Amino acid sequence: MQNLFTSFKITINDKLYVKDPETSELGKKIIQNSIILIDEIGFESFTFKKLGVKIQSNESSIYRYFTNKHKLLVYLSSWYWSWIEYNLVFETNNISNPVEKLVKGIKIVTQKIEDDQKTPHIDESILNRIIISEFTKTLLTKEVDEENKEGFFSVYKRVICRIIEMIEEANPNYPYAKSLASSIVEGTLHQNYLKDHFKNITNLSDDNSITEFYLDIIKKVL
Amino acid sequence: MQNLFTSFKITINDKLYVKDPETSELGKKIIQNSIILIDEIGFESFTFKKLGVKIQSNESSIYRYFTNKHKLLVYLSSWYWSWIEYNLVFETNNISNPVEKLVKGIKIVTQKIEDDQKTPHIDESILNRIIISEFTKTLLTKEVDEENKEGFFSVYKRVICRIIEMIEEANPNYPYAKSLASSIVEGTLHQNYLKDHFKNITNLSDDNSITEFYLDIIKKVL
DNA sequence: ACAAATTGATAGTAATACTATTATATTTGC
DNA sequence: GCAAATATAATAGTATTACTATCAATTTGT
Repeated sequence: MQNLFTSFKITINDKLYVKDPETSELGKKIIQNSIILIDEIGFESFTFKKLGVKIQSNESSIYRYFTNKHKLLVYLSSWYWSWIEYNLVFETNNISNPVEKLVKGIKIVTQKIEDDQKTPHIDESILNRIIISEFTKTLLTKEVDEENKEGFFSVYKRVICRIIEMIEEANPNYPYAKSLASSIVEGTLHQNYLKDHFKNITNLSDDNSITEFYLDIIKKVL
Repeated sequence: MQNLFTSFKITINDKLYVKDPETSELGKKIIQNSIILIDEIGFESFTFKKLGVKIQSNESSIYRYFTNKHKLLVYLSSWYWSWIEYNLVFETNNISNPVEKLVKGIKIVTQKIEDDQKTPHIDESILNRIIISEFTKTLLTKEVDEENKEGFFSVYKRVICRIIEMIEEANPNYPYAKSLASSIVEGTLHQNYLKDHFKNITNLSDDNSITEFYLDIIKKVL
């Protein structure tokens, strides 16, 4: 599973789009501004018509890239998890000690996200905000099973599988490696949401404490 | 905070409805069948018009009980968490040993839900399914902060606060009681969803293993 | 029995989530 | 440099959703 990088290229399931947005200026504008607009008004209020106004383009042109806003969001999510996966692999690759490697891995998936200058049209810190508020909704639909079969969530699952491998290498006897890994990835999103909207049911406030919470669990549980 | 029971009465924030559905036959039919219909077709496809057809009543009559489907879902969620809270308090009330009490509490919020015969018009096992698939969506909106101020989520928060108290009594020195409690409650919903749709990123399959997963964490972390 | 409250039926509105068609740019291939 | 291909824009149209308003019919409380 160690065959990423050399060239940093994010690849996304081509069933998610009609025309690849990376191949044109309008496509990139759609991606860049959909992130901003979803962050501003929320996914429920977001429409292709409003996006068209924002990018001074036409609703019908956006439909040539994405069949609906759900697939756009799954596209953006895949992009996000692909970027996380890249960081995860890149930063843990040279670590031989399993525990050390796991600690680094947990840090990558739980730490605060800053904009990556290498990706000019995507602001990862805004994208992270919409992932926190909107990603779970892409899974919680009546169409999950079909979409899962089509590979819509494979990047997300791959990120979790890499954490699972790290847990298993750190402690092969722990019986809940899968659930622990998926709990950490999903739980990070949830705790981030709580710290902004439900402060009295989380202890986490500053940027590092989510990482510390999970490192403490890992240390004691494994 | 120990002022529940004697009479098992579920109370729900009156800002969630226009007319209290518990006060009429039509109201109870709305509650009973909305649970069934949301479970069948999912919250996104659910409309008051379709519910009207199902209960052989009129769309406009349903609007006299709830202003929109979001509030109906928040109402159903409050009902669910209120029922969980009742069980939590009832089952842990006579336990004096803090660790034992916490273990019982964790069992209540993580165990499989069966229909409670005491509530004739509500099937808790179906309600639990829609909570697993739909509850998180009630929180993840642009209106959270206002709705939170109005008390829409107070029962949910109260359940978590009771778990927090139990954790604190079991180990007053653990620094993440709040995050641990909210992680367990939300994580239970998430792991339940994974076991039905993403089997390879969870270890949990049978009915008790979610409880075991969390009891193992509690035992080692505290 | 009769007024009040509840429910049902119908109609109507604005917005959403598209599809289809045609026109107008823009790019590219030779 | 120009025709052909492709991409984008503009417009119109449809079915559905999420309501609101009105009025008639039915149920209920005293």
